[in-house]
Amino acid sequence: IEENLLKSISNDALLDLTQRYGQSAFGFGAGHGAGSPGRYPLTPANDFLSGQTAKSNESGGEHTSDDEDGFDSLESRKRGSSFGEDKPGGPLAKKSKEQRSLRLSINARERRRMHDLNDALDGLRAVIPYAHSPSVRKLSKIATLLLAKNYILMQAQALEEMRRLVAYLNQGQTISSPIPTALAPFGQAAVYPFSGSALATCAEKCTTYSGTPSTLFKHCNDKP
DNA sequence: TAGGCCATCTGGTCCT
DNA sequence: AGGACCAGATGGCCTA
Repeated sequence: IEENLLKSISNDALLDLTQRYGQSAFGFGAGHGAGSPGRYPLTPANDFLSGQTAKSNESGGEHTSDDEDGFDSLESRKRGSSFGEDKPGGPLAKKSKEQRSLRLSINARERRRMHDLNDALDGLRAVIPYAHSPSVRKLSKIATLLLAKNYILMQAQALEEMRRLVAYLNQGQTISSPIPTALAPFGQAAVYPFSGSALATCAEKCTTYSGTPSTLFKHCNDKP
């Protein structure tokens, strides 16, 4: 797990989640661009999953019944619940045929709505970084939402730091002032390797930070 | 077996 | 009026 993200998770929640999802469950791996380890410190969202059960299970089978009528409800048939649409003595038994029909239509709509909601959650799971693997349990709904929130906060923070960095580089090489206070806590040497050298060119800095040409650094007009 | 998570049903409320 | 949304209730499945 990325150390930074680990630190952003409360100890209890982390213990719980790592037990359930494995050590790689929250690795912000390649492709997610959250920055290199150590560069981006803890997200402000230190409350990630704290105070929440954040348990995962999602072990239930897929309920795929989209049937218009409620009688084909897989769930209903499986459990034969007391609701028992259209069961003798059930809530619908003493209603008129029209009322029953209406109720079943409403039930079907509600089912569709919930399925849409679950599809959206699946879409969310697909884009947030955790170990996607058949051997790893799917994130629970609450864990999905909380992780997504934390991920967004981390991305926002990374973007903000990148903006500060670009602004800093834009100020030129003559700067002798201390590094921006917002970045100071992260360690001057690690974040600003050129801070002690006015000789470093902008291009040098850009190469160091970007590796490859990037639109983030296209401001640089220095010639090597 | 208890607890967590889930799908579904249901009635109420709000919106168009 | 009909549909969307919501929250409570209920019971099934799974895991520790």
